[in-house]
Amino acid sequence: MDASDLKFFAAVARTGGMARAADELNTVQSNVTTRIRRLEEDLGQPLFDRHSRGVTLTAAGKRLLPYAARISDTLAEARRAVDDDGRPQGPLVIGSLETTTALRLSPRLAEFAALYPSVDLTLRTGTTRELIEGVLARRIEGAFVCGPVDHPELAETTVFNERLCFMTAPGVRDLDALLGSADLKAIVLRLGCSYRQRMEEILTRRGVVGVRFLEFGTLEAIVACVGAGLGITMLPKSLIGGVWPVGRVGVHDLPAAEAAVETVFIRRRDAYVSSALKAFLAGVDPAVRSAAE
Amino acid sequence: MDASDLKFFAAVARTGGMARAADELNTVQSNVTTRIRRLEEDLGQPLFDRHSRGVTLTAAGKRLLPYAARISDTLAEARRAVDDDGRPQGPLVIGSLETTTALRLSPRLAEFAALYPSVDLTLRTGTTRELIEGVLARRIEGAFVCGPVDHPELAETTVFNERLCFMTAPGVRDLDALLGSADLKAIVLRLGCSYRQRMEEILTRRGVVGVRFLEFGTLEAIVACVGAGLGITMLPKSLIGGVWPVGRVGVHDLPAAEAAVETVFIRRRDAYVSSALKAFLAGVDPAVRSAAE
DNA sequence: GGAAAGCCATCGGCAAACGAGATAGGTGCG
DNA sequence: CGCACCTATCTCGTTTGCCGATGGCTTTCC
Repeated sequence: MDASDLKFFAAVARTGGMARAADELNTVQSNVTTRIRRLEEDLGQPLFDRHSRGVTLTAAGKRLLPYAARISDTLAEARRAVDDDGRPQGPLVIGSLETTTALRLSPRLAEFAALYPSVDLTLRTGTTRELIEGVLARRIEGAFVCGPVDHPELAETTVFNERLCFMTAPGVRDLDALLGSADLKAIVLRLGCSYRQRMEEILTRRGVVGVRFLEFGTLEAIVACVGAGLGITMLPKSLIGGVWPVGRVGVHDLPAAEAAVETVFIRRRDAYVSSALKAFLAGVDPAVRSAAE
Repeated sequence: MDASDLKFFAAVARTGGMARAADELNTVQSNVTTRIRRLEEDLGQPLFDRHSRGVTLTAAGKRLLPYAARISDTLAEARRAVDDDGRPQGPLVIGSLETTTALRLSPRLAEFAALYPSVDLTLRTGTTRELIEGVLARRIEGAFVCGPVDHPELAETTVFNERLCFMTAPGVRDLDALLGSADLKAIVLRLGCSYRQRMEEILTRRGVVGVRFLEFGTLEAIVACVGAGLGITMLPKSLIGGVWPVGRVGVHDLPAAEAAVETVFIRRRDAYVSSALKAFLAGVDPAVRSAAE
């Protein structure tokens, strides 16, 4: 049993046929058949049931499949580890929440790019759920998400603590009156966003129900419309005064218990931490270095 | 880069020489040289420094080495997973503390062996520290140890809660007087045992210092000598009445906080849980099944 | 200083494995 | 029944891998 055998095996399992797998592997069908047969002989039992429309996994094949993926992942990771000579370089794919990007990351991105020109940084934004999935599937090396996550395959470190607040049009004094108005609109970044769920909970707790949610794709659009009085939103308070000037929107604090959100950095427990990632985390905040250990 | 290349690589790294590795791999030296050179070409950088006494790993080689072990482990595990058709069979190596064996396991061993005759069960006893190391090194599939362990690579489940007590010669009424005696001897199973540390703490807290520790290798020897008045020991209370008859030694309870010890079952988070292991855990205590999930 | 031992790199011969193409056999569909 | 689609098997070059022998290098021990 060798890694290349498992690559053949995985391709057959995925495509459901020897011929299709051969196509995908850029070889011919007879070749695939032979390798699979050899693998089956080696393991002492059939991995596929053959039938007229292709093949399907046997019970033994199903047990083997996850290992095929693991071996292939580990080999790729080994190659990256060897290539990584301690000087940050190569591709680095990081995930982040939109708000974290605006608040914590974007101010430092230029700096990082200038400092490590040989790193090809990709920053993916998405919801906490999407990012977790991406890290688990090894599509992204790590991500800043809304914590706590508490997943056995993920290592997580708290890196930022934010305080959420309601934002309204400037000059609004009586938040409760606004919340009580019949046609209150809440503007959120994405409907699946974790802040949106939090917002709904908080509103419900104050007896505000049936709020209409609008979904704007960018923070800029949200703050512009909130400032213009279209509706309210809930975002980290430190966006005001940092990224956005004071006075653009009205700020209404929440009780500490409701306001607190922690941003954690997650990565696969079993994955290699590249030098590029280490450097990135160190650059974001010197106190965050522990996330790379 | 293939799994067999990495096997060659690991052998060379371990033996420190191509010729020695060839010997170990049952092949010739020229072969090893070629494979290593090919691997280096594939990875684009040298993995070994050559010198007159053999070879040593370069920095890149050091980075690769852990992956070689991981690949080989994963392949072996895959084979086991494929062979494991759900009916418990094959080798099963379990670790356990001596006391846990006596108290919880030994009564069920015969039953398990009769129920699953095709499982080759090996039970290794040792200290918590030794067993943890064994699990991490994959020498044993899982182990019952003194918890909590709290290691990122290990999954742990509390399976038993024991209460420790002092044991003395039968008929001893005044434990404090005994503890105050000048030539008090404490008998422990092994000096590295976790109960021994606990015992020392408890004695210190009561102002008893400078106790001589004797190390007897078996529980039987300990209980015999304690019963004869040679010294005291500290063991799970439920040994009395279960494994040993009441009256063989004197029992002196401890306060609940000091007495409580939990026995946890640990296994590698990333390792395959064989059907044999599942069956074993289910047989030990139906409530323990969660440890296998 | 010179012989010997230990080590790695390289080369040529040979066998096994591999990849490609062709063919046969089986099944479902119109 | 013919066609489309699938897998199994066979043959034939080519490639790869393994082996044994040889040579160059360094260290060690007369």
